[in-house]
Amino acid sequence: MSANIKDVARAAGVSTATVSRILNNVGPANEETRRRVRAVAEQLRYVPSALGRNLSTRRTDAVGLLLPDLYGEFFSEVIRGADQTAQDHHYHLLVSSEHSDRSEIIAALQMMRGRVDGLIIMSPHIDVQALNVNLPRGLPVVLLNCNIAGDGYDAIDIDNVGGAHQMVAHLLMHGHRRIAIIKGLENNNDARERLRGYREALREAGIDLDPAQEIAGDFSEASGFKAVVDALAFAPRPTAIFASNDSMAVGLMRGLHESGIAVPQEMAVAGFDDTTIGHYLTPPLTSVHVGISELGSQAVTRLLDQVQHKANHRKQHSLLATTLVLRESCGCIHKDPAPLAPIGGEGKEIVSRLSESDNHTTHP
Amino acid sequence: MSANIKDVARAAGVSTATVSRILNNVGPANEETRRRVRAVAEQLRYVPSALGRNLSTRRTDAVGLLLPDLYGEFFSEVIRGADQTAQDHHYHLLVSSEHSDRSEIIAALQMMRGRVDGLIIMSPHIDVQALNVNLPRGLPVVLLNCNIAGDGYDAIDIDNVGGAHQMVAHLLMHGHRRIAIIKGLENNNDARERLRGYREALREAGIDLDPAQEIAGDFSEASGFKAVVDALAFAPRPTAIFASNDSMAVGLMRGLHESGIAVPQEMAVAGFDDTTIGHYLTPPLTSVHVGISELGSQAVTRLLDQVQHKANHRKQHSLLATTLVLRESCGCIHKDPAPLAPIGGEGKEIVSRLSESDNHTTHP
DNA sequence: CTGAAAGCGCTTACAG
DNA sequence: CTGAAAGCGCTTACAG
Repeated sequence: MSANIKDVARAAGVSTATVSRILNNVGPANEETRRRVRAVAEQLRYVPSALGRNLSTRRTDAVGLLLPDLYGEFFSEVIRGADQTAQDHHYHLLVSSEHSDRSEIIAALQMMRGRVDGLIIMSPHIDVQALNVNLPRGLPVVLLNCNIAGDGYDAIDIDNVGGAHQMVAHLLMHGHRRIAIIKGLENNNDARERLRGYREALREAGIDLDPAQEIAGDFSEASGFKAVVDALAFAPRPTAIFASNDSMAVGLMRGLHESGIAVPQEMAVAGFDDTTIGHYLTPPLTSVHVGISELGSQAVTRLLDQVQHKANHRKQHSLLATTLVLRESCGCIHKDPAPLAPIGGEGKEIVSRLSESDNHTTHP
Repeated sequence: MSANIKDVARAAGVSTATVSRILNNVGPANEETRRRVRAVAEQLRYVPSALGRNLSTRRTDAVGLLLPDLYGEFFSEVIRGADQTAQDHHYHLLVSSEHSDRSEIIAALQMMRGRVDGLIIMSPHIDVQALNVNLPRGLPVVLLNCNIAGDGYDAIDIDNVGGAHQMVAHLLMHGHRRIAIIKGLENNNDARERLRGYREALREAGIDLDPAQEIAGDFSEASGFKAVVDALAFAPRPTAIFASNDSMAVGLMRGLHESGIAVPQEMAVAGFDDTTIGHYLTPPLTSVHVGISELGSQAVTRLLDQVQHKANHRKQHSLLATTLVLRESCGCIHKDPAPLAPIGGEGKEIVSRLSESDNHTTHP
């Protein structure tokens, strides 16, 4: 097999301590010895093994990323942002996914022991109790979109309430008064928060909430399609529909199309998530953009701060700001500019897709 | 910090060897001792650290995945397939990406030393030479879409030639005789192979190749858009255009739309990759489907075969079969069925999107 | 400037 | 059935 540090030491006529010091550029060393050791290492193609080093230093230079799933662009963007930032700090990324139930998550948590210096956890199925019990003591952790209260952990969440609020406020500002929402499932936290943002915005505008305008959905394209029936059932009809995710907006638009209702002329439509397909729909979909890679990136940054400044790291909950991406489906602009080009503004809620925000608000 | 094996041994009044044997269910053990050790371990919340175990066993139970990039669904699907299969075999996945040049790849290769039991490499920038020199001797490796000849390594590639051939043959069968292609860049291997498949199919049908029908492109949406000019320049016009990836097909369809040319009535369009957007275009895009998660999954399977049967593992190059997904843009069917539902067949090239193929052809 | 030695947390022949 | 001991490949005080 490959050479180890002893082989190098022997061949260079020095101790392994010296080899280690020289190759790690730590401590003093005679210039001649340095040269010799380097030459020998090169010649034997010696590369230090993480096995020994990790055990010896009790560090792995790796961070773990626990995801509930690996389907779709949401998770791939999280991974991308996390990997990017991890690499910038010379850390590796251990990815783990598909933990559908509690016991699988617990198993995953334990597998991480000795493999990573810190852990980013994204899971709707975990509770503080389970974390406290199963997490190796002292392992730095950042919770992503976990909807966990309490301040024992660092946490970053998507500003669902703010995003939905922003979108509905935008529709209100453009004259809409009857705005329906297609909800997600009751037990889905994102869904509940988006509904809350919708209600808040209406209330602030002095508009009475109408239960008939809150249409059931489950974040699936099919449920968006079916929502059309409900949306058109009541008179007077809503003039705008806010689908609380893009998938439902896709189904909704298909349904409206089949019902012969023109978007945005007869019905304004907006989504949430700003997934790639929104851009390719006809008409292109107005949506709430979430900087998902930013979520992964911030998580790693926060995690490494814990790892590196363990003592005086200050734990906090923060929210990832969302931005509005206006396209044709809401009828508030006239033309969708070229892909990814800025959209002209006429108010502070009008933003470009390019301006990836890295702000986050600290929760009290 | 957390308890280690010594703490458990001490508390249970046995040696660490006994603790190890009992917790790993290896070797004999007195039932009473077993119970006691288990109880103590549970009580101390002892979870063995991979640090010690890895060094001791010289295994990491992890496989590395080296990717050139992390943007888009292609890579996320590779990761998903790989992670799924790795997990099925109780292995972990170490992901590494963004290695744009040779030296970064080499650094990445070395970082893997001692961290993984095997490596899946997907990189257009690597050559056999660099691999031979920088890979730890004896480390199992699988090359993915690397376009590397020679049989020193296990390799899996996408059947670009076959996929393009299939698609063009389909268009021919439906009466098209003037079929244009939008090519990718000359230095892109996928692009070259798809062009080859296109030419083969035409030649087999006895149709003379016409350089004017081979339009320049670079796999970008913009280049597909610009290709419209060339496609319409010559008389008689082609009746079908095969964009050698989906992005270009998207630009192409936008361009045709702006030129007032109806798809598929006046021009049949087909793509390659079967990315998600194809489904949402108007009309939906006919394309060549590549089972990308399957690529990741097969790579892990092959890799673990090497890891586990080092001695008599047989290295081979194989191709991942592609399938045709027919939608409205090629004009050969009349209606796009519900998402992901099977499409009725009228020949062996007509396939459903559900029938994810796991066949692969062994290269001689 | 350099080396001998201990240690990181485990596993595994080898004795008994 | 169980334990003492060596060892995996490194790093790091501690002497000198």
